[in-house]
Amino acid sequence: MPQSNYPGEFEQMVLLVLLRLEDDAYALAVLKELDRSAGRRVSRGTLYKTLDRMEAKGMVEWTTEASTPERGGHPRRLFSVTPTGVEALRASRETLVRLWSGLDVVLGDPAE
Amino acid sequence: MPQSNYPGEFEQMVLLVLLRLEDDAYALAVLKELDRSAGRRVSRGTLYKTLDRMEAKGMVEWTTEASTPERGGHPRRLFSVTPTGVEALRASRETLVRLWSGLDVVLGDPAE
DNA sequence: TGTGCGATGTAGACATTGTCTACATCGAAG
DNA sequence: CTTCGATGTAGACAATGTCTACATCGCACA
Repeated sequence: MPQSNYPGEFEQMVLLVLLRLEDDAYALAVLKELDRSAGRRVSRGTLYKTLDRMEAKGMVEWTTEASTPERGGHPRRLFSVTPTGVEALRASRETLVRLWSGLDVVLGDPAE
Repeated sequence: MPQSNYPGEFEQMVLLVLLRLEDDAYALAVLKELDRSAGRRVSRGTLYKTLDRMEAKGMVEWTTEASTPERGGHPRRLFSVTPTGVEALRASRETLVRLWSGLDVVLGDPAE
């Protein structure tokens, strides 16, 4: 069994953006929000690959849009974070917060 | 030049642990602290590889211990984070803090 | 006085994650 | 028809994460 399942740094950003977008989490919106709030600009291929891999790990899931995909092309996918994904984010944040504690002198105050 | 240099999730932990250990950052101590404060248990080889790669990127540097390496074996290396490394940590923390904001409802309070 | 032990460090291999470019699909506007 | 925009997929390759095996050097002590 493959244990040590820590989401990579980019995977974390994607998970967080998915949570932020709630019902609006389709690929292009994720791409935009990733750029806007994390300054991360990547290609669509990069995002899809990451999303697919996280699905395989049970961190995200999706439904193809049911309502009229009026605007042609492939039916778009609506992503969401699974409980497993949320748990991974929680654990990761907890660890980081603990590691940061006491280092404000050198790292500065994030609320600046 | 390849720019977009984001430290990976494990690299970040290592950098943070190095900062926490200050003058005591030699490999075995890092390994112990990584386990103790981040629950991360890895082999020595893993740590060295990571450290070497980060050195190549200018995030860490080291000096071989000058004072009597009384306890035999190879002279041990004393690691430290460079300003570049500190800056990377700062940027990373800033992004995460921003992405987490507003998500306490789903992620819970880290100060629990 | 040689043998094992502990604290170090190095090398090579391989799995996972990060990232891009090229290509394919399908309505609507020309 | 042809083009365009919004989508998604596939394949390749670079960067990161991780291990095991091996090498070095004092010291304890049989």
